[in-house]
Amino acid sequence: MNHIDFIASSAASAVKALYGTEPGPGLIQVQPTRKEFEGDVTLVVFPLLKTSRKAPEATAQEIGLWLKDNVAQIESYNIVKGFLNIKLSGSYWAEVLSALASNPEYGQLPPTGKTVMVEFSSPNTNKPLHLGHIRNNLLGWSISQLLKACGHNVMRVNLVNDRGIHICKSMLAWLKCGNGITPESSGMKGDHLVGDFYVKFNDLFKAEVKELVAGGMSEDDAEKNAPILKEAQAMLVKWEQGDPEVVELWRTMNGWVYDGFDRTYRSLGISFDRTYYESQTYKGGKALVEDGLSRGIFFRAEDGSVWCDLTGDGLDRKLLLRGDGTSVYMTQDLGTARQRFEEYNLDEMIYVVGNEQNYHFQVLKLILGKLGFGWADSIYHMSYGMVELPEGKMKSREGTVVDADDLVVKMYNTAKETSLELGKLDGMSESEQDSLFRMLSMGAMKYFILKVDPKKTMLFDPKESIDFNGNTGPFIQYTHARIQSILRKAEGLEKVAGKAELLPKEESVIALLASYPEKVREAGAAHSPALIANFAYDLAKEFNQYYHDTQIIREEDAAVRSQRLVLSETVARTLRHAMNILGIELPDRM
RNA sequence: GGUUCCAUAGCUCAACUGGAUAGAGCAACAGAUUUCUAAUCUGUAGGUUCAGGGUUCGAGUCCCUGUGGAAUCACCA
Repeated sequence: MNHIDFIASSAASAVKALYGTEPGPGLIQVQPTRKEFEGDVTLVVFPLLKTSRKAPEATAQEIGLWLKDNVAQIESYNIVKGFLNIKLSGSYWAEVLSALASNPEYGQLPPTGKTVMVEFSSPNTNKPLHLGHIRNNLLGWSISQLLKACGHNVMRVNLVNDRGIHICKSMLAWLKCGNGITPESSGMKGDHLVGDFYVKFNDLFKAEVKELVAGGMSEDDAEKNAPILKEAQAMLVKWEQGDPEVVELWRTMNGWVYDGFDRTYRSLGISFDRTYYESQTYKGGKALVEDGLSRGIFFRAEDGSVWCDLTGDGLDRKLLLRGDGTSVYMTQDLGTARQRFEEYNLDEMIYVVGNEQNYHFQVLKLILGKLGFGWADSIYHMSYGMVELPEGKMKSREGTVVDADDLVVKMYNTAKETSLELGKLDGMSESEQDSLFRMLSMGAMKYFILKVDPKKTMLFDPKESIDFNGNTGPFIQYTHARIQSILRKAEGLEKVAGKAELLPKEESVIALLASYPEKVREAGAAHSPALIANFAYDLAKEFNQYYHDTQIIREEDAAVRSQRLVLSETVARTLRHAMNILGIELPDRM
């Protein structure tokens, strides 16, 4: 039990003893005391006035007095308006510190037995990954780390969109002007190579449209009838028929892309437990729709297409099967959702997908609910906002798309430059330096993106993202490196808490540490890694202030020094745990 | 037009789910280094929380109305 819960339950006892009634849920409101006031924990008494039938100050006074008399760990209290500020004793905090320090898994919540699947990344195989995918990947990775910390079994999955007209476009352009080029022959990363042919297709397409328009065709008609587009569509039909040549080319080029993606994933430090491919799942879901049709949940239009009427829910009608009987995106998702819930007996299914698909997931849940699946409510769309640049949205036409691999390299170079400038890496080998620069650059980038509330549109300013001072990943990494440096020098010294008095600043650091498991639970419930990022920053900042004007190793009193070492070590361990949730590693030196 | 989301310091973001005098970082200015790592710390300045109403002991947070912005409403995925 942390200090907040401890005071809450003590306050509940006080109310019962003083007023004879058990306080109802929500009436005991306890929060950390704000810095301006004296105390550790604050009880808000306003909700209790109906029970006490007294003025706020008088109620606070009575409860404060009772607590001081009956709870040994409470040292003093003061009252400001309707707020009862309670100060816990130094020995209480010392005990808390000892307990935290002795738990190597601190921050890991007990197993819940629940299984959660997180789907994220889900790229198309016609373009390399860009900044938007990075936000997706980082969110997906960190939400799954977070849920693991909450005690759930977590399964990370990727659903690769490996089929469709866009893939055929790249293939066609490669056939027309690739001259047999491969990643090996060109030295290019496969996803970039294929992406270039996708761009090439669009160039050829535009040229044809222009020519047709010049010949007197309307722009709309020209865009629909450009020969190269017709060719791509014909290729898609061949692919669906299993034409050996087309399928072979498709396999080869997708293989190039997967190699490229793997490298990007590795540089971001993410991986999956299972990868699904749309080419294998896109036909699923039809049976589900047929079933709904026979039960009168869906209806068939005159042309044979199947729909779900959602006008009663304030939405539109949604197509589920085309007139020719083929399925659409929604059909597939209905099918895969059911397959996954049944195969893995999921308690929750999280889709990390951009907010441009809010409507899709709203409809998905509604339809599954109409089909009678109780687990429809266990679907959570982790919807995140776009990443914009200082000059506005990323536009591929204007060439402002920030490529994931380029960004990773740029961040690495900046980390390297900054580190070498500071010149603290004497005696570090090349490979150690390399891994440090990776840690720092990815730490900066990941923290920059993850500290923002997922659902908000965020601005990515390249200049600001490479700033390593202030509220940044490297700030937290630096705090850790300094602690590790102390601990190295303290090797052989005793580390025990509870044998010495604590400074006020030490108590507030311990209070922060003590609130960590609750923060993990809260962040998990809110599906928000940003809460963990903010916690880590607060803890690092609090420790830095403490570190600045307190001696640790140089402290002469052995009991005090020993306790400070325990505190430092526990802060370092908690920072590692929190940052690991974000997918950020902390160096021992920097 | 329907649905959903967003709006807080010059800029980027917080605010414990309704609590005290709305906090950090960046940028600006003034300081701290014979030091356990200055990628740090201290201070100054910066606000009608988009506007107006409502709910109550109490609203950045909840409910209306409006303004501004974003996404979406395909026989694309």
